[in-house]
Amino acid sequence: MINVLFIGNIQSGLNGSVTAVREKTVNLKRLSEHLGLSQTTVSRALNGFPEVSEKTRQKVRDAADKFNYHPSPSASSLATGKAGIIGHVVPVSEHRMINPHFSDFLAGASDAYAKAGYDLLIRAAQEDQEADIYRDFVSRNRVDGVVVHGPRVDETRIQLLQSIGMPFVVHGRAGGEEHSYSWLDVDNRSAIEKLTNYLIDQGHRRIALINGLEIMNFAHRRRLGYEAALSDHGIGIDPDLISSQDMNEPYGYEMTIAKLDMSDPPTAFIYSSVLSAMGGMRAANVRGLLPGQDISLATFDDKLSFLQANGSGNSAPYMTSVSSSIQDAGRRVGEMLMDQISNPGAPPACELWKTDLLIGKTTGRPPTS
Amino acid sequence: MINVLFIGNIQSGLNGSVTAVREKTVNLKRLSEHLGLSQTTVSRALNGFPEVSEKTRQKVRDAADKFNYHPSPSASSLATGKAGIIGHVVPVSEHRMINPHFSDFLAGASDAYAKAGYDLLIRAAQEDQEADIYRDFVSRNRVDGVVVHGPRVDETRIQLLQSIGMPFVVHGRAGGEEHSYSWLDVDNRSAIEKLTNYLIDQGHRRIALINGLEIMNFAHRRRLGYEAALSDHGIGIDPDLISSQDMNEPYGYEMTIAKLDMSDPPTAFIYSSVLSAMGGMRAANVRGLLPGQDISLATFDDKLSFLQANGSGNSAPYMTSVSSSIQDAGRRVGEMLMDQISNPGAPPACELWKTDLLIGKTTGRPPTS
DNA sequence: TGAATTATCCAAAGCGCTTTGGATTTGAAT
DNA sequence: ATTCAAATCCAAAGCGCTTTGGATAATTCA
Repeated sequence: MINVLFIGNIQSGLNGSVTAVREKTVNLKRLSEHLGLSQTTVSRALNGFPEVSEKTRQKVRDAADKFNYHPSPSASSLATGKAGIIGHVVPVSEHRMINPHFSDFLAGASDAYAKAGYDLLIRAAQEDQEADIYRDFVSRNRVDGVVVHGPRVDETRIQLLQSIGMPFVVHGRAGGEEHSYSWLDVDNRSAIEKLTNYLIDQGHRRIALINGLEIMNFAHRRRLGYEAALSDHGIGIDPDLISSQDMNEPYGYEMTIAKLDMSDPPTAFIYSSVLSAMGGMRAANVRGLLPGQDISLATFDDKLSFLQANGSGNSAPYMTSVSSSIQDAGRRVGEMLMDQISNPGAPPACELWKTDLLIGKTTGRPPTS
Repeated sequence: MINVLFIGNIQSGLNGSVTAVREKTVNLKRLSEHLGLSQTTVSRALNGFPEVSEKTRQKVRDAADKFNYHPSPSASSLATGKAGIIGHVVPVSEHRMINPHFSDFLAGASDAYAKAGYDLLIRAAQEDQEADIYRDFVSRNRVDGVVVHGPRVDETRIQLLQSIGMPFVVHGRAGGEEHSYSWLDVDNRSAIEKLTNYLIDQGHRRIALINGLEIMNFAHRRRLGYEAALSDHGIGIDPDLISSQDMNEPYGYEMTIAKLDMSDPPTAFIYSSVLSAMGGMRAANVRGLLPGQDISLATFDDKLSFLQANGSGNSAPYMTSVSSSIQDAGRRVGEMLMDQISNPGAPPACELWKTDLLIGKTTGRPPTS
């Protein structure tokens, strides 16, 4: 593999070691000169245009391979207006977005991007800068599209992106005009409703909901599902049984402990994430309560990969849960975005994913007091 | 905020909705025309060159703000050869690199990049493509530097990057020529040695090590620390007490169960990650063993953010551990890379971080049989 | 006051690619 | 043998920025 045609002097660094090799990397011009063809023809040969004969194309390809030629992204981006990059803007606020959910999503999405020849770009930003960043992205086309993470109940990014004409797919969705943009969401409402109904069927009447931040659309919908199930069974809603915060282990622990300390404690808990559910398990353990027997714990499960065994993917389904793989969601969102970019005229695509209810060992009938 | 000077026709999409607004975004040329200055002067004013008077500079800045002008990354990248991007190449192999450790690292690194005006780029790749990707990165300068993740015992990327002259910082380190490149590592060996010594001091003689994959350099070093502590106390090394695999919850669970089933089971367990340690806790729980009493569990703790409480950062130090924040490591690695890029002549920087030993509630003296 | 600086600003040449609008050659059709 | 269309290929014009090498105007110095 040769990737230089001419090698300049080797320069010595301060400490005497070789620090830089001035390489004249092979570019279109040099390659075409070497082939005795015009840049036009070489470019077209490489990009599969029909104007060039198969024989020439093959010769060009061989030479490109031999010299390990790859077109410069900045140059082709400048010429075509396409960046070959998908942007993810993540807030660096206290509400950490870069967490295990996010990384699993990325794992899926980056896979889809790689297949289509795109790179993934992450820009950390203060929350109030987000709009400017999107404007920046589009006006200088640093990226060809973006993924909107964690839509709020009161969401503004979607309108902005629509107005500046930046292709995007929302992971989740906002309220309102749901068919004016592309999104992929799990049916959060019915998922939690299903789970709540199951617990009610088991005989529970005091069910706690350890929810995510309810300014987030998904958490809001889960709350609605929870309330719907309770109402359907004529069970009143006790605000003291509900809490809403960033989902992590200590939060799950603290909330569970706090609710267990109530004078009329819940017999069952629903967690919005396995992260907080793990805290719940710890709390039960500390209190000497056996899940499934003394207390019922259920969770929304994003099938986070670090909880799955390697290879076979046989997870550890020991908790009762409604589940949907966030990694699969990431992959699909990535594909949808690729589609949208390569096919700008197409109408928005929307997917609502159902969840699987899985009965594990951590729920059961409430203890007969 | 205005970011167009001329607005073209509004075009209707297939479904009748507005799909694209043809915007003539304001570029250097237009901005300089508007100001009655040359592109040279405007560019220099914006980039802080001394050749332009303060008065002019201010006028230019005001206009740039007014029209929300940002230079095109591809154009300036083409002109300067700088991309303003840091690359992270992650393998998409069975050994998942995109996991909670990685995302915490990213959270720190992206912060450092953002402060310096850099973006973060992730490229998913087959393991055998990595070399080509680096070559591609450097020859087309898609990125200005890269972070090498998860160095192996038998590491090849470092040499490659050195030979092609791409700035990089290794998170971890390889064996051999340690002072020829920049790295940041925690002292894995002494960390696990410390932890093992503590358990031995508590009276344990059969200590299991649930390690990461030992083709990874960090896991190899941890193994060495474990063996050193045992040897120092005249304790033989039982290969059956050691296992080495990707770190996740089910793995920690399975290994713990398996070792507890031995005829001469260990009285203490050391986990290479809280991920597998959580599996260990579950296993103890399932077996009815109370950590700290019936069994001792200790872990290497990367201080993963989803295990930390929000705000105050008061984690849940219930497990005995040696710890070092991987997020801080990411931030520091990011800073080191920024330094290296802005100061190419500087000698390599190396940092070896010590870990904190934290005595939690999950260890104690071995049960007197 | 005239000469030598110094401070400001500019025209134009790239950076490496894509793409428009021809030019030339080839092959088939008459 | 001509004619015409198809197949091949190319020169040159951008894309939007930085930067070199001057030019011009404003200051300073003797």
